Amino acid sequence: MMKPVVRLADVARAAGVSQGTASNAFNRPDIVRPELRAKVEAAALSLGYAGPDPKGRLLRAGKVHALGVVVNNSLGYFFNDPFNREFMRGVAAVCDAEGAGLSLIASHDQKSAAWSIESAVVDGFILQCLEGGNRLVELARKRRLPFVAVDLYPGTDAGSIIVDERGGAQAAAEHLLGLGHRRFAILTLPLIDDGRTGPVDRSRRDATQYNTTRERLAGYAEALSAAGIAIDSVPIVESLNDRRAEEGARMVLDAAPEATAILAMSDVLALAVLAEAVRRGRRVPQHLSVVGFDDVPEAAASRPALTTVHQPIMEKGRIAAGMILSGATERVALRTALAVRDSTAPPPETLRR
Amino acid sequence: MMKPVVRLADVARAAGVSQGTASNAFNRPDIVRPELRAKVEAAALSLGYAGPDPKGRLLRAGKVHALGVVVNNSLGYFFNDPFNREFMRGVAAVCDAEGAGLSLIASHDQKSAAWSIESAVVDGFILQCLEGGNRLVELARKRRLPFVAVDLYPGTDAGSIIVDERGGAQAAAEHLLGLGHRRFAILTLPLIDDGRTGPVDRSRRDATQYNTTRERLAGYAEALSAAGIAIDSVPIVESLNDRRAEEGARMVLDAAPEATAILAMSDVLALAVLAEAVRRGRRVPQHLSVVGFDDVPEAAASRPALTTVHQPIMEKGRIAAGMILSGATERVALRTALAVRDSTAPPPETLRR
DNA sequence: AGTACATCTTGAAGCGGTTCAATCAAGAAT
DNA sequence: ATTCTTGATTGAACCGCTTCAAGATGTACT
Repeated sequence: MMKPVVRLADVARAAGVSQGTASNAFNRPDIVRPELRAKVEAAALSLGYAGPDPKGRLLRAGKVHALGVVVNNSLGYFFNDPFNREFMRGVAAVCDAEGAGLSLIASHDQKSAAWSIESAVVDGFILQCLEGGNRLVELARKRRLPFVAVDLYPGTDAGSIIVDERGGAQAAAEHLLGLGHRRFAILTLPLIDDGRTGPVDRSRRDATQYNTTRERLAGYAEALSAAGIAIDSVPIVESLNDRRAEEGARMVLDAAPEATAILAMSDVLALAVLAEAVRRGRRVPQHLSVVGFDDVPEAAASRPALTTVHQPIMEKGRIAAGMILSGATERVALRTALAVRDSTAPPPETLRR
Repeated sequence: MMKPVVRLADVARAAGVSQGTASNAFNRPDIVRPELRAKVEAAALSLGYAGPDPKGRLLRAGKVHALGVVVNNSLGYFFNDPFNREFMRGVAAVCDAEGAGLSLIASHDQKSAAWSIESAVVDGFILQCLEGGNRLVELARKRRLPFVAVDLYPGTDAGSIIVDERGGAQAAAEHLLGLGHRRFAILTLPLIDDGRTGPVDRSRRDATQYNTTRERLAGYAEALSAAGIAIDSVPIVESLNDRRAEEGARMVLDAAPEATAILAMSDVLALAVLAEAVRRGRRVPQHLSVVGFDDVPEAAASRPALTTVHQPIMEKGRIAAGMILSGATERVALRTALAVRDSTAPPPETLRR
């Protein structure tokens, strides 16, 4: 027994109407005489017709009414990161509102990424988390669909959403300087996509291939050097931004035991430092100040509440999705702002200067 | 200047070959003479052809090679729930491995859900988090695509994955009874989809429309009544399972101040109870025992580590995705197992019996 | 009765590809 | 020199649906 897939044409025939009318019966029921419509519906029912197949509609309509989010981590990691979650909330909000679909396109290995991007049935892409020279941008561009890059400026033919990373980082460092800190350590996001972690030397620092990391580092460096502290004298430790942030926290506290302030390049890292500090019996902010970056929801909820650089994460998602669905490709720049909470305070008297 | 969309036919014409050959040049490069292939590629390049459009391919191929996950919360909430994240990791792992796409279908309001399900371009659906009589199952069924329901048995024409909820709940209660507890309170997931929270009376308890909730409650009740404790004598408090779990935790501790053990119907709820207990200065497990349900990653990481009912969340995702992609529609039942950790202990001497 | 106007319905042309049977050219075998 | 193979290319038929110009049917008005 074969599976006899029922098509619109079959229904039309069974109902004794033309295919055009049958189509209308489903899509614009109001313009077809009730009597005929009933016949069509009856035929559909008795044949077990599943309704117009989107595949056919799609081809005809041109528009898919769906967007793809390309994530370069595996999806598991992607959703463990609160930043991504928040971002996706923004994207999802727009999709919901517009009734648009949402496809996730994982790209952990380059080959599958290519295939996925080439064959995704979407109206456009949002590219998240990209290294500087990533081929994903090339692939997306080749597809000739609108795409927007987040935290990266891929050129004038695409949309992009960036925030003032440098200014935010600067503000974070200035805040700590203003409190009187002079002994810093930096816990940085990956500089290079080779999985290495730990202390960073100058050559590696200069080789950063991630836009976000580079800018934030530059912001820290500017503020510190304006206060007479050379970035080369500051211990910098590189860490992954998932569960393994714990390890990064341990390493940075080991590498700079005398630091009174930690500049963490993400809230995930900062929260890990907070946890590690507790483990070591160093009180925050009395013994140690910590400032994060991003202002994910968890930052305000932690104890102590995390001082961090706020950026409009969900807003970014909303804007990105909006751009794709509207077909626009502008370049949007957003501000960051320091959110001072309870994880920062002046350094202990004895350690000042 | 119109946008002259380049089609395969245009490329073929420009290259002076048939459309069939042009198609092969892209999809089966090996069977076309290198010389011709080069011509096609050159033509494509100069015309700015984006490569075969998946929309066309789709129609021809029949298979979409993508699956849809229908979530009934808004996506924002969906991904805030660690259970869903874990589940999606399983789904994503399979999609990655098979090179299949993954579409998210939000269904927060019934009308948009209908439209989304009817017009999603996928090979099948995974239905998550469904109330008993939900129309989503009907919609999915109507679409005549394979679908699998998670934590629900929708009938023999569809796949389903269920776990031994009742047995797990029973084990949780028995564990506490075995430790000597006699004064319980239950913090339950929603019983009815009306947003109400707080103390639950008997009639509401019997009206549960959620399969999972019903089963777990039944498991608790069985174990307790076997020990001579009537379920009607146990305070039951209903709570939402997102951020508002905090409120539920407060309510249950208020409603049953003398309870020595809390049966929480999810880890999210249990973790909220842990946090609230800290706030009230009640030590866990010395003063209060708490057992959760699900065993999300956070459960093992909390302090104290949460005693909970383990269920193979990621595995469920993997199986669900596998079933869709392979077109199977079996019924899979999985086991639960109690994971005893540090949030449970015998009740304080003074309060025993 | 004749004309004008609505209201439906029909038939056919795509939408952008893939595939398959048939054709063709060229070298191998007889 | 003729027949067989083999391998590459072509042409046309779909895939399932929407849309649109043109035709048909019926109603209202003069």
